[in-house]
Amino acid sequence: MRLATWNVNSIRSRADRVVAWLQRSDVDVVALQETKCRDEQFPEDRFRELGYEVAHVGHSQWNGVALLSRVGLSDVQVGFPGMPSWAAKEGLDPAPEARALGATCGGVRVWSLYVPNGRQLGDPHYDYKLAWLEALRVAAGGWLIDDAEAQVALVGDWNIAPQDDDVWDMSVFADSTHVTPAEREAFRAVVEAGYADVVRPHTPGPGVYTYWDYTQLRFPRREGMRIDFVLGSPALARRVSGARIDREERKGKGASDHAPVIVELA
DNA sequence: ATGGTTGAAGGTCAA
Repeated sequence: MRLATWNVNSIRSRADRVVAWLQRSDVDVVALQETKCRDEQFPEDRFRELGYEVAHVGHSQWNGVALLSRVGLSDVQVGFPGMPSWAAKEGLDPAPEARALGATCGGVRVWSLYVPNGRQLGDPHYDYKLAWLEALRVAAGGWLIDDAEAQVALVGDWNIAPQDDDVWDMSVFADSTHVTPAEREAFRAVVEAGYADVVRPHTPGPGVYTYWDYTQLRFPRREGMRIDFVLGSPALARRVSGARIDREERKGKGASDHAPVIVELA
């Protein structure tokens, strides 16, 4: 089984490219992030035509996560238990954001995750990011306490560069999010809860990234960040026979700023 | 020039 994750940065502007990518990549399951549309706007027919079942959650032009699967798609769950909401204003009902979608695909519990960006240090969104990650650790850790042999994949855009090697130049990130000790600790806590980065052993660095900013000629200059991850439970990690980052897909006109990440399961 | 690009409910915000 071939499993992928990809922050597409708008599914409507990228649909042709995603279709073409699916046709040449032969993936069974793909988790998408930043679909940037409401459910009724999601071009699901494009993917059903290719044999994929589709689940999506999106409330607005922001966020939005989806799962496409041609090996079954059942028990769809919007958000994980305890997922924090973004409270736009104190006293108002907090708005649940479209950042997590779970489903069972080919026997694997797959979660498409779009971790909050955090914006700037000191911004309320930074605290929200840390709280969101801690809640994810509690929920996902609990799944393995319930069943140590569960096959779980936590995949998506984590908006964290866990190691210095995961950005092209640490000096550029002084006073920036994505690399702070607190964010790295939050990521490490998920790993310690039993979820391993199953891609890195197959794509060693340095200089290996999944995201390149559109500005500053970051991609041709090879100035990127490794922020998209497939974290696997022990039972899932044992099945991983290979992984790659599809850097080719970042090339050319109309590319997302993120590359797809693909894992091969035996 | 404190910039650069992209996408969306765009005439601004988020990434």
